[in-house]
Amino acid sequence: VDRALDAQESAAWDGLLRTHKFLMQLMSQQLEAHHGLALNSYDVLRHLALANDTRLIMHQLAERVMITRSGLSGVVARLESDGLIQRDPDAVDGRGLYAQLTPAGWLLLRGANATITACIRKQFLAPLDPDDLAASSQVWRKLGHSVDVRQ
Amino acid sequence: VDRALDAQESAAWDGLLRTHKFLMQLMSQQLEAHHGLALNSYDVLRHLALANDTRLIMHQLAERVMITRSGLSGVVARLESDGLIQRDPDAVDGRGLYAQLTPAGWLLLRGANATITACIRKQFLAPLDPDDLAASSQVWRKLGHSVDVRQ
DNA sequence: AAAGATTGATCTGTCAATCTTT
DNA sequence: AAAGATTGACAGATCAATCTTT
Repeated sequence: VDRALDAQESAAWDGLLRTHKFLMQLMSQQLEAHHGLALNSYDVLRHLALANDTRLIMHQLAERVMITRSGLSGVVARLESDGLIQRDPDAVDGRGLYAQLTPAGWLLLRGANATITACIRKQFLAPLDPDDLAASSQVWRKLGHSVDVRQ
Repeated sequence: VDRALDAQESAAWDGLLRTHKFLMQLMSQQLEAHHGLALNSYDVLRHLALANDTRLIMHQLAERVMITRSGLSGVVARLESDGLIQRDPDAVDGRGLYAQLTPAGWLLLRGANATITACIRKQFLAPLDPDDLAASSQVWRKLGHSVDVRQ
């Protein structure tokens, strides 16, 4: 079926696009201004901190951040030269490289988390009531793009 | 308040991020493969087609597509050299430039719309029931980032 | 050969500075 | 001076090709 979207459908879809773009731009600006950190770099630090071991093989990290492996190589190289991340070869499989936060990385992430959390609360969560949140979660669950957390 | 997000809050937020990224990547690939068109270029064509006059001053167009004016200059220049858009000076205010679709632009947009609509229906609308759609729309409305349609 | 990771080429966007018209 | 638009330098991402280890 390829007939045009009706008003309801269009609203549901367009809202996703606009809300996402607005919030990403705002967060980007705030992260850059307060911490000198790009949004995707923040996401890399965040996923490392959330990982079981607080470390991840590069391609696992790429999958969670949802950028390509080669893209991640560049991001991590910059973060490493900034002293926020270190890379160590996998002792078991010599092809793999573990990325993990340095102490400086943990420190910066703490501050960045505060900035981002405040932003999410103010711009996204505050206007919504618990029913809205539950409905949203249900929608995302039905769409089924949640990350696979197995390691 | 800057305490960490709870599970419900986190699910509502993270789902937005993941769903958006997944769908954007899919649409990007399909548009590129079937029509040789980048996603943001498609969005430019689409907003021109939707505009009252089927034409817009550059900065109005930039606002709707949600990219910077300078970014838009590049996109439109490429689209113009591809023969999909033409730019004409505003007869009233010589500073302004109207962008509008060429016949080739209309034709390409028709095909691209079919691709994108099919993608939205299959990946986004199909798994959701009318209540989900209504709830989503309500969420976006409360967040209030909808475009200002006044011309 | 296959898998992990990186590099180089290219594309697309932002930012700061500039040009033109009002 | 202010507003509209563009340009040039640069940041960040993808893709194809390459290098290393298994």
